[in-house]
Amino acid sequence: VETIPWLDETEDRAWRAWMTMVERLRSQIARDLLVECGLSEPDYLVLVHLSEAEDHRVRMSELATRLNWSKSRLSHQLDRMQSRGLVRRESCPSDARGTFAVLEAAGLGEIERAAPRHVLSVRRHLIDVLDAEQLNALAGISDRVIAHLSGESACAEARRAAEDEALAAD
Amino acid sequence: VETIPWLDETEDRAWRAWMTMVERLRSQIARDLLVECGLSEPDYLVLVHLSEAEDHRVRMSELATRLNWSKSRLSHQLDRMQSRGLVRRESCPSDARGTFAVLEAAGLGEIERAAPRHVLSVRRHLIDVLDAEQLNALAGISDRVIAHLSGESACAEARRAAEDEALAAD
DNA sequence: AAAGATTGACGGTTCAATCTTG
DNA sequence: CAAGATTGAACCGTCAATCTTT
Repeated sequence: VETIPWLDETEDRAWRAWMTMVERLRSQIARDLLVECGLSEPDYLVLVHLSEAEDHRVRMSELATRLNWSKSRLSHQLDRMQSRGLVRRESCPSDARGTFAVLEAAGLGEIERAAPRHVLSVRRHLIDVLDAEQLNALAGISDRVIAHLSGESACAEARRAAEDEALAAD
Repeated sequence: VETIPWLDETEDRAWRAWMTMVERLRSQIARDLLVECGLSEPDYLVLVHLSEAEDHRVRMSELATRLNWSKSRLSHQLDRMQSRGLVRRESCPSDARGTFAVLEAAGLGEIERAAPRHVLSVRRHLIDVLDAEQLNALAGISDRVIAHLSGESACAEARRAAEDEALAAD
């Protein structure tokens, strides 16, 4: 009845600890940002990208790609930010289908005020908590997982088939 | 103008990689669970806790604590799961304020079907991607960050004050 | 007053459907 | 038909307010 590879004690411990860390760390940093700066994580990310862009403007499609977001998600997010005066939309002259997301002066002010506070939050809760070796290990682990996720879509079907067999045999 | 401790290259790299890893890994595992089993992450967590509990029932308050969720979040989640027949509520005889979350037969079936598939997903995207040393490092890093987050609420005010000074001096 | 729990409103995210332009 | 983008519905999570019982 053990055709399924359950997690052993070490694996389970690592998985649970990771889950807990992610949940607690993300919510803490998000709360800091919201309380201190009145910005959500998505708000912050959009503002960072626009503030670093040429002319403070990026095509919606391009911005969605850079953020690794769906077009729909970005469109909704921009609706909210536009209604608060942080960004605006402008049509693209060279392609009538296209739209630019453009940073407003208010948005620039917000991100300049928020950035140092956000860095402090990240430092306080994560960076300064780890030693140099752990920081390095974290980068290595993250890179490997990301690379695997990026590469595996190619052979996903074969893997699914193999797993279904394993499940059926149980 | 450098009173703010910006991230150096190594720190920035670790931070960005971690962010990307978390976003991609969580969404992938959540998508697997939803597509293969029709359960969201929160659904899964609630079902796991109830299926492991004595009599398949846990007090709302206790369950919220174990999941590290707000009472409100749990209440909303139970509304949704109850409407799908996965769980039910029962009042507590010994304390008229109390409510039990109780696993329904349908919920037990769902979690038994989902668990092995979910383990495979976690294994495929994370556990099997890392070597033993990395797995160990991940657990260590997570434990340290969690411990720091748990302990820091005590002295949060003092730290905030120091940071505000640093920001003001900039 | 404090503990247990719920509610409603709002912002955030996904999915499928849609619309327009290339 | 593809690509760029938006929309609406449904679900998720947080916050503040509320209600009841201890």
